[in-house]
Amino acid sequence: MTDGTETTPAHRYTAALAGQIERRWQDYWADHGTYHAPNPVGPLAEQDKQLPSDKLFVQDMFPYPSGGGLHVGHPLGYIGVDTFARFNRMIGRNVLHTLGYDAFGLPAEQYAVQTGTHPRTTTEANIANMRRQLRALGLGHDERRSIATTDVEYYRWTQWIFLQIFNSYYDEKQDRARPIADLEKEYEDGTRATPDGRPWSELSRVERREVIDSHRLVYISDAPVNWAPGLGTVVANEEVTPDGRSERGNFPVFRKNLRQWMMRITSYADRLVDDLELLDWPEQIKTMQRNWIGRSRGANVRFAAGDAHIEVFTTRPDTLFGATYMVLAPEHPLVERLTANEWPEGTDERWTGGAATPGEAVADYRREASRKSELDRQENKEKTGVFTGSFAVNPVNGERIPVFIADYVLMGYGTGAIMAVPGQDQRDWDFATKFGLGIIRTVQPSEGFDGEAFTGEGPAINSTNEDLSLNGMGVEDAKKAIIAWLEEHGHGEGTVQYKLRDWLFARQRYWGEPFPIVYDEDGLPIALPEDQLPLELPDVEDYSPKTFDPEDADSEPQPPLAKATDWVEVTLDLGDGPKKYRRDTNVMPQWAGSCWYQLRYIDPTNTERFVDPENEKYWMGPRPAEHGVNDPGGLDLYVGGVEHAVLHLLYARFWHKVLFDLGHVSSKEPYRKLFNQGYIQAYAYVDSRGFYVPADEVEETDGRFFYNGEEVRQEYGKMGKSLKNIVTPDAMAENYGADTFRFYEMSMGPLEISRPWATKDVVGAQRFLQRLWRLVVDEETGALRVSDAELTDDDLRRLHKTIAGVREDYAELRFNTAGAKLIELNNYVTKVYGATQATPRALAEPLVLMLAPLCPHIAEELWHRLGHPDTLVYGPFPQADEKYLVEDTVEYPIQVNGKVRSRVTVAADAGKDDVQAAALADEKIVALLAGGEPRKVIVVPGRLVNVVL
RNA sequence: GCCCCCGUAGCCCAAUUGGCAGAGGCACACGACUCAAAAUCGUGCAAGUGUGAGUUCGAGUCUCACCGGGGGCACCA
Repeated sequence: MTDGTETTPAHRYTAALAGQIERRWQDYWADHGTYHAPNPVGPLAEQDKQLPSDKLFVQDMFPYPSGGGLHVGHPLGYIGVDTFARFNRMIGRNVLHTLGYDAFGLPAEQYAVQTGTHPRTTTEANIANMRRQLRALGLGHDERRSIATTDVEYYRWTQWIFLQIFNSYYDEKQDRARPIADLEKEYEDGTRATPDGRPWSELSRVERREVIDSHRLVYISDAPVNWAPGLGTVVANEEVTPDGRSERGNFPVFRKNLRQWMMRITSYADRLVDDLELLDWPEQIKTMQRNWIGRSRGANVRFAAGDAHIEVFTTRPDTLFGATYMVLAPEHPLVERLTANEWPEGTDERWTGGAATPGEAVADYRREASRKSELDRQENKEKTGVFTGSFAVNPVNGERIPVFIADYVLMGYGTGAIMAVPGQDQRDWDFATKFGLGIIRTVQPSEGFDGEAFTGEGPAINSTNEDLSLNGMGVEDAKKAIIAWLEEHGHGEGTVQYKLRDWLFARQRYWGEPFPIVYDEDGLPIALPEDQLPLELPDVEDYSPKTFDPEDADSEPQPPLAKATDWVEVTLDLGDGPKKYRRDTNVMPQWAGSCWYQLRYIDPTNTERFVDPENEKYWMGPRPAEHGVNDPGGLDLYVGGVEHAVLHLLYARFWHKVLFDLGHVSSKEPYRKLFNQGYIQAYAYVDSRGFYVPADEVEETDGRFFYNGEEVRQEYGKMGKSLKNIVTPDAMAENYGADTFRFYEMSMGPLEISRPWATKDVVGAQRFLQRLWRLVVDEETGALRVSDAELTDDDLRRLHKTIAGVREDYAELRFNTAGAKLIELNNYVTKVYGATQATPRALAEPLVLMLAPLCPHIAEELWHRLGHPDTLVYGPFPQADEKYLVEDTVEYPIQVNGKVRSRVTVAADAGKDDVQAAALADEKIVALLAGGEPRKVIVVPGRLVNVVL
């Protein structure tokens, strides 16, 4: 460790010196507002400054300010974005980069509960600590724009947007959201019929409200939701893991009917899928969103069953002729009506479940199914079910087919009932073979197919009735033909199904945005007028929610706000005189604040609007000239982990689209380009008892690991307190300096790749910066050691090649290779000038400038010492001169049958023939040819020559 | 089970997108400095690209199969 002991030269770039330099420049930047980006209009506009039209809006995913502070994994993305932002600032762009805090939500509250203090106190202390840590990294944030979702002035606008959504409905014809007042007008003037056909004027006040409320984009529904007793709150579908537990806390989740706020995200399902095409996002995330929305096109088909009709959804209506039985989900509402009194004559024993009557069989099966958890149903894929004793009629051919109930059909998807086509569906095949049901192939399997159900493409077979034949048609044509036939005969229609469900938007917790809603004496929800926003959280005695035994499915949520009776019971004048109202006691989910924060970054101090339209247009509006005619707009680069693929990223797109529909923003999408950073992982070590030992005290010998002499086992994964392998940026700054840390972190590999942390490797970055420093500053005296010497031809070529490469690397987020090129140039300069009196200024300056995006403090310091009074944050970034990039001569490797055998050097502008002639004249090649003629000679200009014998 | 991504020196990573496998860093060895060590500086060492086939004049790069690692989906009709 270099710690400035007496043997170290006084002006060496040690950690201590780096620390002084870093603090000085951090102060300078803060004092000068160096990273303040001007807006076109409003409080953050700058009158005297020309606003560059060339802008860049970059953003990191909103961090949650945790009590534990940062470890070295957290700032990976921040440093990457900062480096990119700094490069763009240096080439003249107006760059908006800041970082706010997603400070509401369960973790903040749980932490506050643990420490026994008010969530706001804890949250604010955590934010202050995180700001300190981030400042020490030298991130170029416009701190005026840093917001926290818990700021009252911020959540005022979260509530305002909620009311915008509340006061909107989805117009299916125009395919966009519109103000609810437009809908009311349609009912009033009769353009739109009321649900029961009565004139609008005859409906009571409450009836009208109920009609209107049923159309709102956020509405109260009494439907099954995910109740987590251990958390004391309901959670959204997106927050439930595949094995039926809460993502937060890993508590069991139960389906329970409750009155809850829902957001009508399903109205946007098509646009959320289709507009993915417009986005420059990783394919992986797009796929995850597509899967989650789960759009499938198909048909609803009605089968007569006695005096009832069973409606099924199918994506394969073309296989209708192959339907040999039907299945209802056990919970399907028609099950009771369809359960026969006794088994029909000759019922197969396998179908009865051993029961004497269908009634018993059905009751037994339903009871068993209800007892199975989601996980059991998933794990046990053995098909089970019982016959209801009833038959349905296949509308295409009049065949009577038996109706079963089975738990492989889920009530939650489609209509909760299917037509079973074992010939083309493996699940149906499995069920049919177990229960001895018929199998009819309606698609000709491909040659040599020896599987069971055939789900591939092929011509239809066995599919004719009196006025329809699908035989010979491909799957797509057959689908179209059968849907037309079904629609013509009234048996069904083409339709689209989605897996996506409406977003459950309420939480029974304390630390979140209160709903700006009150209830009148009829229990109807009423929006607070805008001038009563913000509605602030009340102080309560006990802000922790009531939690229950995690397994207690029968418990009921008890929101903490309900206990604040003085706040809940309120008298307000909402236009018709003072009246008593009751406030909503739910709070919004954590995702609410992060649905729109990019918009507030743009205009953080605007008190009139959530964002000024002109500022939004400048920073986020579509720019077809740069991004193509279909550019949806949005910020220019959004960097974060992959874990928010279907939560934050879906919700934020949804809100943004609502705001777009209502004319509040000009961009269709919030995030034009998304980039998923990798993670920094770490080794952890476990001793023979299974306990973790401090990773930084483990020693490696011959590939084995020892702690206090005892052998320990190496594990690889996350950094975590309990794993005793945390490395903090604070420790890195103290031991090496923030610039060294930044450089090392960026040089570890491409930003999108996960890689293991290795503290011992950091010294490489430190040595590089020390060498560079030494080229400019005399380590003994601190004097500048640069000269005005002319650069040699070799110097110029190396320099300009580096400039060209580094520019490209920075622009493409390849910070690891940019760093390597800088080291390469630095090593060259060291070799040539390190031992001389001085380094040519014409080499030192561009080197310093090119380093600045990665290591801003040392670059500023050297730039300053080189005699420049102003910051280099605004450039200039060196420009490569083409004339130094072209070589006079080129050395061609000569391959013989693909193996390099010799080399020739020819003029760079030599023609193919000249190169070939030179290659064939080479003595080693002549020897290899031994007088014979080559079969072929391939000359790749500028690359190589290959002689084929 | 299905789909996607990744396997290059002991380790982290490059490779102009089909053209000489090596840019950079760590580790290691040797040398310089030092009474010595650390730090620093210099020099050097190292894999034929997970395995096997194929396409090609030429494959780390393209195709197929397999092995290993990571991720997503999973009775969604």
